[in-house]
Amino acid sequence: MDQLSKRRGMQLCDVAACDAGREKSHRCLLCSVRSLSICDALSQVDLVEFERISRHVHLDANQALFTAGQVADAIYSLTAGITRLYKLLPDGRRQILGFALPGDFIGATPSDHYGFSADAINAVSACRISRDALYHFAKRKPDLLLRINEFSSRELAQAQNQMLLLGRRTAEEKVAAFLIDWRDRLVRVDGDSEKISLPMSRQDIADFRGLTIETVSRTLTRFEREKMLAIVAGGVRLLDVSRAEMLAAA
Amino acid sequence: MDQLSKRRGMQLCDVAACDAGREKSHRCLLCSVRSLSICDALSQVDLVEFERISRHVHLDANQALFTAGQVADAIYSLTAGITRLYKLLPDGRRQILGFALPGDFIGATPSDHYGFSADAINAVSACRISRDALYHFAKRKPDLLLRINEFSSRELAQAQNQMLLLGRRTAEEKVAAFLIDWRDRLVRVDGDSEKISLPMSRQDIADFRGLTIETVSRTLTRFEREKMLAIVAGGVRLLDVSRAEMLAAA
DNA sequence: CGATGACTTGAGGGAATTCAACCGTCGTGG
DNA sequence: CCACGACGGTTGAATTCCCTCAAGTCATCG
Repeated sequence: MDQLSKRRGMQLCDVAACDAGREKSHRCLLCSVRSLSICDALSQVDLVEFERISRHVHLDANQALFTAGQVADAIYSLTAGITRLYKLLPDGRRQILGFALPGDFIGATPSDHYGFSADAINAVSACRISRDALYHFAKRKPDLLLRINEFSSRELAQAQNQMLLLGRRTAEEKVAAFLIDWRDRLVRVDGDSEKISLPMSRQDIADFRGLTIETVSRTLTRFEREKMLAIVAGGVRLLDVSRAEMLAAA
Repeated sequence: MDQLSKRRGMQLCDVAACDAGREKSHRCLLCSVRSLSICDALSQVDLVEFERISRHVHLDANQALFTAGQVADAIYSLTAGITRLYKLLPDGRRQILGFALPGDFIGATPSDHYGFSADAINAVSACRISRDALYHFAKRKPDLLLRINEFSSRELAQAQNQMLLLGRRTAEEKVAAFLIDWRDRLVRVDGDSEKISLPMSRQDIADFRGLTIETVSRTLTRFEREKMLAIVAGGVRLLDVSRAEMLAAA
């Protein structure tokens, strides 16, 4: 089980990646994250069509999926890896909006330009589909539209929690809530595990929580001194889960 | 013109409110905010149906439309007035997520409970429709679903800007950005005007921007001392628009 | 006219930032 | 093989921006 989750940690749920070469395959039919993605709303027939109009893309760590301000020509459904979504101010200040996991659907925008940037934290795979193609594909498929709605409202609810956190919570609460939220999300792809793996940098965590890297570091070491957690290679191990959850819920 | 906008300020674009009494009327057909609302995606026939399954409701200032945690049985399309959307922490800290205007569509949630509270800042009118009814009504209407998607992604984009602001901007920028954003939104219902009317309290502004009431007050008076604006009854008058826009964009 | 509520102003304090130094790991090239 | 720099992370000291606490103003209203 430990071995399994470790392998998954490297190559998050990506059957599809195996047939990146043979494009004529049943990429979508075999997709291991379909049940998590918008494609769960598609019939077998529609899946074949979807496979035709989408393309499987792969990115190495730190490559950009798209950048804020670019013409938003495509939308992505992630199949593997972790993606960082963020906005920048002209002077370089950065706010990370969230981390996207396999199954997530990103790139929808009300305008015709992306409102934020997205880049790979580790090796990432995704299905890329042009906005026009998706529009024509979806416009007579209420089930798919409902599924997309469901994803939007989930994302919006997450954004609302993030606003509450950024506007009204202390550094301690921000870091604790990050760990708990991240653990809960990882369960979906990583399986439940004692250790919370943190593939993103401290700077990423800081920019996600509206803090500085120093504050994140200090807060984590304080948590460690207080025996709430242990800092281990590539992540943390929660020792006092209920205390962490208390702080996160506060 | 001043008189007109003043009247509008009290009773924002609400033809429908006039026939609150006679429910058998053409409330939806005559609705003055239809072009701004999700109902713009409906045909004449569908509008009649929509009128049948929705109910026109009215709230006085400070009455609640719904409260976080309640069972989310209905969804609202606003027709008049201004609504405050917010979340609370157990200890009373409040974060205002946004202010909803006529045309806005609120109450969608991924779970079956509301994730935030909504209450009226001034006299508010809205069309209330049960989630079930809306679901059955919409599930075979791709045009409506696309319209709802459009609204969701617009709201999400707004939320993302708000995250950037809450996480990474200074008090001065937060207040300036609030004034500029609010002015831009008011144009839709209030028409363009020199004065930016601020129907919400200072506390509301503070809780929206992640600040304290004192900081908002101090920042506004500093802006006034610096001749960027004049504080007038019920709002502010921008004197140096470009400076305000600079700060807001920063 | 006293009371209440919304807002402003001032003084002082504190949480998080800024600035700076330091540590350990890793990859590279002399 | 190890010196080297680069990089990510941690730690300390000083600063600052915003918050807290407190008092004061002004308009509204019973």
